[in-house]
Amino acid sequence: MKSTNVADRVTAAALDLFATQGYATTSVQQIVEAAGVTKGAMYHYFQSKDDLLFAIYDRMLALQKAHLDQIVAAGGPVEDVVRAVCVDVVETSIDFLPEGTVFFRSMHMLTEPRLKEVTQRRREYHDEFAALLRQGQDAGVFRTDVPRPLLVAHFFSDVHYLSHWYSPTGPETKTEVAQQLTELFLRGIRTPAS
Amino acid sequence: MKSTNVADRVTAAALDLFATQGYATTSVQQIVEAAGVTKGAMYHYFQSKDDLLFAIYDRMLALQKAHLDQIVAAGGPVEDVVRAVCVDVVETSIDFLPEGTVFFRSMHMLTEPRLKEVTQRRREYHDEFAALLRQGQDAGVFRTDVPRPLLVAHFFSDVHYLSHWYSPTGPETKTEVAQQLTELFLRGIRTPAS
DNA sequence: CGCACCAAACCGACTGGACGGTACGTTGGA
DNA sequence: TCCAACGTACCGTCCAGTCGGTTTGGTGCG
Repeated sequence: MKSTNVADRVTAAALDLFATQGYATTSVQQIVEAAGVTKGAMYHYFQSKDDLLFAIYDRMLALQKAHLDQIVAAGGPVEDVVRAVCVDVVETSIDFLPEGTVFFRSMHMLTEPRLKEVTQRRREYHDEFAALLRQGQDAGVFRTDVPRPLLVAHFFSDVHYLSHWYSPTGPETKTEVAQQLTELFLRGIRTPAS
Repeated sequence: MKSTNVADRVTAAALDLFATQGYATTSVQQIVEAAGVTKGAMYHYFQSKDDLLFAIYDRMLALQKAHLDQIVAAGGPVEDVVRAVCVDVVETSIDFLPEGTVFFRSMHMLTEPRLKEVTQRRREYHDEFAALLRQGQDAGVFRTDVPRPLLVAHFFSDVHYLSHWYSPTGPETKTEVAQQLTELFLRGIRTPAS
């Protein structure tokens, strides 16, 4: 249907502009012009500018959660699962680099109830990852002399930072970066070799 | 002198508000009210709202550069130097957590010439760090099978991410976090034990 | 098939308020 | 008397959101 097309084009334009200019410095007028629609059409599908921002977060969070759940459900040796999760998160983050830029840069622009929701869903995601690390610790493959939240932060920092340095046109491919970052992380958190 | 006091109070208030609310959503009126001065007084010391933001960056960059140069100048075995640099960067970043928040969140709000300057000075800083890693690689203590820019990004990601999770009132002390993150990083980048 | 009807989709000029910056006046110390 | 250090009232601009109106596409009816 064509009606959805309008909403999609607006969302895409908003993502692009938010990523390059920032949320606050992007006017609704700019978005609708870039999307080739009118303000009236946009406000027919979205209640506010904030809606556009939240849509980006919602999509990103849902996607990450789905990926994580799927990999965890597949099972296997804990280190393999963690490795698969890390590689996937990095690759997905590279696939959605603009979303990542907006995600971390403009989170504080969300209105209160939505900010709470995003924070909550992100915490759940981190907790699920932390549970994996815990399994690894229980199995004796991951070190226990460093607080687990710090290990979690140590990994997600890499994911977070991707949008600050990675370029698809750069020398490294998505897969290479994912595997290299994952390996750096795993090497850091494994129990010292006996 | 009292005149400097006004500028200082404005800077402090701006930093606080920028860190908690973001640059774009903080009005000059809010800043001067929080600082207990008037708009006229503020515009006597600063040319624009942008000046306030840049002052934060300038201070931060100068401080980091000074620390780095000092540690490098002290010399020593390359791994010890890198370790000292990493620990110091993390500790300093924790000391200046609000600055860090503003730094990464609002960099894109700087006007063009200043954004260029900040980017430039940051690049110099990264290059100096990369040179240290290179020394370590030449000395055979750091791995060479991963692109150096990725190693640099891997470290600075942790620094960057601090303002997203670290709380001074949390369980971990500044020094602990600095040493633990540094060790995770070093363990990742060292040449595999023979 | 054609016509009447309606709801959803869409248009775009307009509003009301906020905000960065300025113009100009005032003060107080040297 | 002069100048730096302020204070205050105001201006021009911009922008999110609105609202009355128009178009369009589908549906039931004669």
